[in-house]
Amino acid sequence: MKNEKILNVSVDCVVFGYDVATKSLNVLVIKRFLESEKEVLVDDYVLTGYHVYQHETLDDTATRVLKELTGLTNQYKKQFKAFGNPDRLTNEKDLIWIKNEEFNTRTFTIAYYFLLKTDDVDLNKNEHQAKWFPVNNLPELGFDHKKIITEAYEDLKTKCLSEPIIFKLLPDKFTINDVQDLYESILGIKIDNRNFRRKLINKKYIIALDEKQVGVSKKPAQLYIFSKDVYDKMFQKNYLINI
Amino acid sequence: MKNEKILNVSVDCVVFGYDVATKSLNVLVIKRFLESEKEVLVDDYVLTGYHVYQHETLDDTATRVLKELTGLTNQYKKQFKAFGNPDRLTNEKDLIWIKNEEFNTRTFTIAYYFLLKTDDVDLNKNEHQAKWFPVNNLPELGFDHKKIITEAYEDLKTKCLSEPIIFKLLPDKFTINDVQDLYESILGIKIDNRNFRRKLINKKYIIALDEKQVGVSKKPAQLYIFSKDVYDKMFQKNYLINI
DNA sequence: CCAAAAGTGTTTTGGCTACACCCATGA
DNA sequence: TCATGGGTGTAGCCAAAACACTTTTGG
Repeated sequence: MKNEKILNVSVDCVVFGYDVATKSLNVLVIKRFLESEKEVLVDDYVLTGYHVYQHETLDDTATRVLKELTGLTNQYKKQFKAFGNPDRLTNEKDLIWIKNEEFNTRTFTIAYYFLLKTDDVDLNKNEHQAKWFPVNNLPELGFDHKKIITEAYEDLKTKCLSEPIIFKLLPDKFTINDVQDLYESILGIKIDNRNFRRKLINKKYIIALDEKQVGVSKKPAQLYIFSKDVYDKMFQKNYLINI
Repeated sequence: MKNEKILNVSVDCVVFGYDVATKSLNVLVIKRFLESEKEVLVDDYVLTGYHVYQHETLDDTATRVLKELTGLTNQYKKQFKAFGNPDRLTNEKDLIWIKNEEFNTRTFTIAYYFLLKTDDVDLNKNEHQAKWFPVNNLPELGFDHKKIITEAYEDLKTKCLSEPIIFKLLPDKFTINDVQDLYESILGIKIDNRNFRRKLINKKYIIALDEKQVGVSKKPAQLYIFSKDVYDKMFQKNYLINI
């Protein structure tokens, strides 16, 4: 009774991970596979999600789903939109799939996205056949999950311009070029290295360490950390009207 | 069957209206009143909202709710957040109220806000005892509706800085000072009139009419319109990283 | 010594800020 | 003619943009 599922309300999670080595912003999805005796009925990918339990907050559902998928807790998360149109689970494969699951075709989903490091997730421990795909090269996705990912990505693009959430995708110690590469990946733009570098180094909350990269085959770069404390202290809303 | 309600999912609408005369950003709420033979049990205000119908999109639910309340259609609307924590309808008055209504205490609500002109709404035609309150001086509100309004307002404050949604709150023909007053109301700040005026007048999509205010008791001001066409044509995303 | 990526300065430009007085109008 | 709100100009400052070469390192 305590863990009774609410059958028509779920939380779906768009898990963004950044791979510093390949400079790729990825999304974590799981396999959806079903076959009959004669043929493969469903073979694609979906976001992870789960029904909300009767006595659980929406945030807690999202946290639970992420933990179940990756083992991770305390990652950055944001509820960004609810999806609940009557036709959202009604293409052919979705209907076949739903027959085998206990949920309503009219299911509402509250969508969250998470930001973390691709490397923090050990896919081998996972039962879901989870897999990373570059956000710009997604596989065939079930339900309306392509749309959900697209909207999450749009929100991320906007939000990373005005809040320092980008550092959630990077290791604690990073180089200035790591940050630039990540912005370029997310936004799909080229940034001038000299201007970007100057801009970042001048921020008091981007702190140079007494440390350089190790194990790189070329000139090792200066490492920096982001200080949330300093950021929070000096943060003040600016009301620049930019219409 | 067609119009079967989904009992645990609703849409709530935060209706923002701006009153040019009083320079007040208002929220439209309806009376919630219940009495027993001996006493008043519930006497406060709530947002308008309604269950989602089985065959209806979320956007359509919001549109329907607004129309039912104000008679208006085609107003700017935005889905901004879902609320569904288990305790959101569980204070004493809410429980009394719910007994008389057919909905679940674990109800999820997808919250929208609308932007329109206070003057466009004729409250006399309304059966709900609807009333405008300044967003900074709200009455006692039932359920978690205070929180919903606060979050809608925060979203509006952010969004009006980067998109020309402010004009949805103004009459088609407005003065520069109207726009300034509105920004000052929404953001709670003072703006330099000369700088603001110059900035607006230089925008190609703020078009001066061959027309001035009439019926004002002082020097009549120049009227302008906002051209969405021009705005859309010249709009280009700028990727200014401002962290 | 070579390949590769790290790191560095200057100039121009445009937008934001600060600031105080005159003007046009209707009553 | 007066009270009220409408409307106007300039100078300083700062942040962004444009732009190409030198340095450091490991192999």
